Amino acid sequence: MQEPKQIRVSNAVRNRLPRYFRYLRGLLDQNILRISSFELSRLMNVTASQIRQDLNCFGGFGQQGYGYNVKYLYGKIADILGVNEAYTAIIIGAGNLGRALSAASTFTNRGVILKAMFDVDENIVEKDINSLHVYHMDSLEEYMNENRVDIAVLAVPKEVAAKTGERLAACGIKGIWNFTGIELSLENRVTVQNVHLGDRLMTLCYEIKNNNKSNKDDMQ
Amino acid sequence: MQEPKQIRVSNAVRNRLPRYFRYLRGLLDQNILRISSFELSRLMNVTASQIRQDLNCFGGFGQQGYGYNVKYLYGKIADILGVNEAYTAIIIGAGNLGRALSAASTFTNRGVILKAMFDVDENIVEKDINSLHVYHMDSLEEYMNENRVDIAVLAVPKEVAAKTGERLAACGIKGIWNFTGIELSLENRVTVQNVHLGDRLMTLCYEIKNNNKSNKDDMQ
DNA sequence: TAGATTGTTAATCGATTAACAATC
DNA sequence: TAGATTGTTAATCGATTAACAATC
Repeated sequence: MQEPKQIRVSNAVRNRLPRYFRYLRGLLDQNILRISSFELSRLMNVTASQIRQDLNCFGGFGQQGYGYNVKYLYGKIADILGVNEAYTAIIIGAGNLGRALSAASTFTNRGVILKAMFDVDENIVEKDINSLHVYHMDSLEEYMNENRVDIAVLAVPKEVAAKTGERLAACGIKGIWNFTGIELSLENRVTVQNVHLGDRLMTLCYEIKNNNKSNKDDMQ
Repeated sequence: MQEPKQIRVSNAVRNRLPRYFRYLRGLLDQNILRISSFELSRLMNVTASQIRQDLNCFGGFGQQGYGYNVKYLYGKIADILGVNEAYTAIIIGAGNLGRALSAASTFTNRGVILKAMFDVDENIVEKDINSLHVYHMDSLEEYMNENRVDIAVLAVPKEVAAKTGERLAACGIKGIWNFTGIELSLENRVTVQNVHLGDRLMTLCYEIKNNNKSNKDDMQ
């Protein structure tokens, strides 16, 4: 079990890490404590070679003749993905999408601490949704000043996407998880992860049209 | 302007098509009727070479010395993506996520006709949400028998994901847009597009941790 | 015709897979 | 030790970029 070396990690590898994380947790849940790259490859429907190459971007986490210790590997990948950084998040926009994200175990299961929601609707401002307080958007800057907030989930209408992104950047947010469908231009200031749900629907339609009976993951 | 030839279209190309669609519609909205691969490449932040290669998978849609007619190209890409197929969809699970997807212009803007929602909650069954009727899950098979339904959006709790996927497959659904986070095994029967929202959050955390001030699209 | 820009081939780059020596 | 399986290098495959002849 050698230690870090971390050479250039490709986008492809980065995007596969969360999937490893998911599968390893699944194994832990089943009390499987040891797995070979071959067994994992069968499970995940990829090649064993790819698994070994991917993991070795970050260090030698396995042991020759044995395979991988699931708990150890899970811990390593969790670390790499920042699960232990205790990142904090707020949700901007308490509409259906914002609520869906707040309710799900989306954050908790990944070590991200959800702190608050923001909206402009007077009917919900200052109330609680899923035991999460809803603040008025006017108090965003004040809140950000007084609390450490790493991530903002942008679930607001298209029309205010750019403006809101700008405000968040000005407050020094580190990352924006952007569901607005608008491409923000905050480069070099903020890390942005765009989720274009509509694009995935179109890919699905394309596959149906071409009769591809496939099972495609987003990101792939 | 030559016509179809359609050689092997890579996954990468497929996944970029909806982005072209979005940008071309943007140009149309601005009444820009003509664009060169070079101009479009600047706009979309890709290479002109890639644009020409991508489009030429489906035919020669441009004209030497002129560039591309935006309206014509938009129409071609819409066709390729099945926008004119009048695909119909239902949403399974009328929780926050289901409602978010039903409310948004997600479907209408892409030529998909949203027909109904399904749920098990007696409080909303037989009511309307966003002028969409909510049926009880028990009547799924009956509804599918009497109506053409191409796509099902799976927005149900994890626990019933596999079972519901199975029922949909049995009814002959063509495509499933799967938000449950569970990987369905319906291969060779149904086209499945999995959306793992949590995975994208983790990628965002990874980027933050490594201080990559990047602007990443899902799918890329 | 001269200028512009495509369609397409060839060159490069990167990612995946195969193979195997190292080693537990 | 013999067997198993990793870590890692080399070979293959595919996707992106560059270049340019074709042509509007």
